[in-house]
Amino acid sequence: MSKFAKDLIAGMTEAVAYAGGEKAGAAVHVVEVPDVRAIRRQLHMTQHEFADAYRIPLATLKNWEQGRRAPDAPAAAYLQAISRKPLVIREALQQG
Amino acid sequence: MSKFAKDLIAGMTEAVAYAGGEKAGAAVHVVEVPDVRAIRRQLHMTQHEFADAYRIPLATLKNWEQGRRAPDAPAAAYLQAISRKPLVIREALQQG
DNA sequence: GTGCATTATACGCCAATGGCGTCTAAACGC
DNA sequence: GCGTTTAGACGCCATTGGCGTATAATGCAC
Repeated sequence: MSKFAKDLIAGMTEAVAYAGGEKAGAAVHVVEVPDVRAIRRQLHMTQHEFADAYRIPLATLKNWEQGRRAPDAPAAAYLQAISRKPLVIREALQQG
Repeated sequence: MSKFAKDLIAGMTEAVAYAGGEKAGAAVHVVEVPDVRAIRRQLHMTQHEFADAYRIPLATLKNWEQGRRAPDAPAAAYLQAISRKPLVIREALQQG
């Protein structure tokens, strides 16, 4: 079975338990996969510009946008931070 | 040969060329691997707290701090952003 | 001191990812 | 038309992340 399938089952199991009132240990953590392309286009940047600005390898960014690969948890968090505070993060990366 | 070994050799080769005065093309690009533990301790957080706050899997954080794995480029950028703007990024992740 | 929980190190295993390459195809200006 | 830029698609493979277990420290109560 694929990991994705296992995650789905785990998530559903938790959701069912939650709906059933078994709150104990039923932390439903849906890992939001951000829409990388939407974030990038909001900033009016090409893939190349975006990749350079936030130090994401261009090939990796392409894979994410094409759906061939999914950003892992910290990358997803990073992207969410970028979408919310693009300027602050660019500044943080640019200095030293 | 491991990638790490190759990187070491490449970096040393560049450093030697630089020290020898061959500046042309000898852009010494040491991919700054941030000191994850130092960043975390500056914020007075345990591995668990830090991992939860910034959505880094605990096992991954442990591997980084132990030197068994190195954060990839976007993860390194993310960590640098965290070290410079910890509060802003936590807020960006907490909403939605 | 003893016991216990928390925190952290260390390492094995394996699917999934990132990095790199090539090829194709739109979109744009010339 | 033609060339450049941008982006989609896919193969290959070393490296990573995720998960588990075992082992030390550390801290704190009793």
